[in-house]
Amino acid sequence: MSKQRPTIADVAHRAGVSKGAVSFALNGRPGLAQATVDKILAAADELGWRPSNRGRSLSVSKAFALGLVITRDPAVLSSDPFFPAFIAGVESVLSSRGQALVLQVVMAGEEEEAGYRRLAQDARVDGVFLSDLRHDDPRIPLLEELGLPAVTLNRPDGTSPFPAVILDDRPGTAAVVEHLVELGHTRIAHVGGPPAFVHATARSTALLSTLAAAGLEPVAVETSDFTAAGGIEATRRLLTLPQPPTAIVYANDRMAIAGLGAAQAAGLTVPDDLSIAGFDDSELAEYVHPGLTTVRADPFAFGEAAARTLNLVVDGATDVPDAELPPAQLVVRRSTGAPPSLGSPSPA
Amino acid sequence: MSKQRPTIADVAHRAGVSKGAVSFALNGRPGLAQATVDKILAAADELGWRPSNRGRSLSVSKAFALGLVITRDPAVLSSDPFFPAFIAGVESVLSSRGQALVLQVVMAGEEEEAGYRRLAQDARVDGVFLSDLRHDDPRIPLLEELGLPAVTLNRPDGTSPFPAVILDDRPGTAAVVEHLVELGHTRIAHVGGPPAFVHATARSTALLSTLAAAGLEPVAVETSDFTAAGGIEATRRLLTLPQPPTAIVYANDRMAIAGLGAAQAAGLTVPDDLSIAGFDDSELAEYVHPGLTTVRADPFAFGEAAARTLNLVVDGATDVPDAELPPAQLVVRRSTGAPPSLGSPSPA
DNA sequence: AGAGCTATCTAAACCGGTTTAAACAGTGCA
DNA sequence: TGCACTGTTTAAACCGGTTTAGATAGCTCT
Repeated sequence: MSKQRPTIADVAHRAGVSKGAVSFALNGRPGLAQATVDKILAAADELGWRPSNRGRSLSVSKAFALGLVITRDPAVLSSDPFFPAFIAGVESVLSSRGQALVLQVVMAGEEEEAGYRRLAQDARVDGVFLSDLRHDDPRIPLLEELGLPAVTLNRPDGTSPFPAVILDDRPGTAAVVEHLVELGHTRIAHVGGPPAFVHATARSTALLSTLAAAGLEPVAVETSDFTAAGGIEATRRLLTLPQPPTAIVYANDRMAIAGLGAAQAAGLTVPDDLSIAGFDDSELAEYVHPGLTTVRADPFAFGEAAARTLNLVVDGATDVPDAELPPAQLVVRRSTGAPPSLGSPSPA
Repeated sequence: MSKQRPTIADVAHRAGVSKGAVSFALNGRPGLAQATVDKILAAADELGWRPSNRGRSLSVSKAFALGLVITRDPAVLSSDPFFPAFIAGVESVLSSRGQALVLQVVMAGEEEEAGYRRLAQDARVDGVFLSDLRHDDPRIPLLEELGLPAVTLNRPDGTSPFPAVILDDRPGTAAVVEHLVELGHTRIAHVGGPPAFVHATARSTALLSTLAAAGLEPVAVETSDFTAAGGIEATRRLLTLPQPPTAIVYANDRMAIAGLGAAQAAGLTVPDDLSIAGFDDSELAEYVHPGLTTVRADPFAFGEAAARTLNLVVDGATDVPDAELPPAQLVVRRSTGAPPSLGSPSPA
């Protein structure tokens, strides 16, 4: 019989007070005698009562949940090493506040918009994380229209009513280029991500401007799609150039590791014949052979900061400031070294 | 003013009927004249009304959401290629039913139990997916006690009140071993996952019994933790054996790719000196050099089947049958080949 | 003693649905 | 004409909280 969850009425009855009093006690509202509060909390404790999320949700019109929509395009993002750690960081903030994370995986295109609409219409979440920003991202006006609070992961290029949580990729990218230049490379190529993404072009332009600052021009800039398959393709194109690069900087580790495989399959030795650098410091980066020089960010901290910032917005704070995280750092491993022309006579 | 969401009362008023009638019409309950139903649905349509999840949740005591708890131990599971695809499969079923997926990432140990308790106490979900089963998994009695419906991903070893969704790893594992034996290998080693996991031991025992059926014994069986770092460690131990193996079968791709790196770092050529096989067919498997021979499952279909099965339980069906998926398949790539003793004289 | 406070607490409305019991209208039948 | 019956619809209770307006009690002050 008493297998049912106790409700606020049970607690009220047991403590000999009204439902309202219990609610006041629970939420620390003033206007109750301390003795009464103690009595109520004791009763709640004895009954093991925890307020029902559903009741609360209905009466205060909040979901006590945040949403993350991951756009799973066959070509993009399918197994990004970023998300698990990011989500763990988000979770570490949510769990202490009794919030939940609602995850939605959708295809790109129309389905994506539908995904956000559903989240908003069903009032499933109080706010969303906007990841993988695109230029003139259509989701920003969409969320504005839907009235759904959000934070953007990094800064969008257009105007945005939402605070941004920023982890600057550019210093790390610049550091990679400087590292290669110091090693003596002058023929550097780049494999970037889809230019529709803000972070893809941010990395690419950081690379180009760092090269320019060193008085260099890239041998070639390939546009790829962040996947291993794309990395292979781009690498093959670069290696068959009349004047192939002595170093390739990839916009993420997956493309870099695939590129490493492609280079080795083509008979090259890394880093003697070709230096390779990635971005992300994914788990495998350290363990492939040779270890991949890359750029390390802290997606867990990113998740924490994003959750905290989004909660400020959700809680109704106005003018929430952007949150800035320490920028990503260069991690030098064995996949980068001096260019072949310095170590041994060039075969031309 | 009219910026607010319409409620069922608005629809009722517009259609000139009672709230109850609208509810009946919406849910296709009998007892309403067809003309009335049409009138109600038209009114709902004009107002763009969608029933509030919160109201429904409260009155029918359902969350319209399913939960997935991922145990994120530093050592295990951190960036498993399985989950993104699995979640996408789950989502494809949930979205059509208007359900949401609540994701929880917790550390192993006590926090894990707390995670499930929270999900149950907060009544955030109607059921959960139980992944990465362990032997005598404590979560099964826990969920039973909590009264939270579940499905297990693969079959637990103890008794379980929950249906299982099964994707048999063993045929694929056996196929790997047979493939190596056919190539002529007799000195085969294994790097398994933590024996606490049901799927880890399932793969290991399948390997051992297939070897035995071929009249062979493993050179060595290393127990590792599914991480790249662990794969490196185990590989180093195997390679420094007095009689090192000519082939290593890993329980997942991450360990295998790391092992590949370790072997190459040790100066070995794969597959000439050492054959390597993984499990999962993760994205990079195809693109590392040499391409990794591995076993491919279909986590998307797994997710679909799991979601469908869990929904049967949640909807109150009794005696839900287990769902069985096509077993994982061997994918042969370049990382496996004839053992060195056959191709060239052994250096002993 | 009565008015005016303040501190404490309660009753009741409300959030937006579902569901049950009862009301109502119309029909067939004795 | 009255009764039973079917088909249709509604009013009201209910889910479990929060919140507002108002009741009550105790106290001070004149």
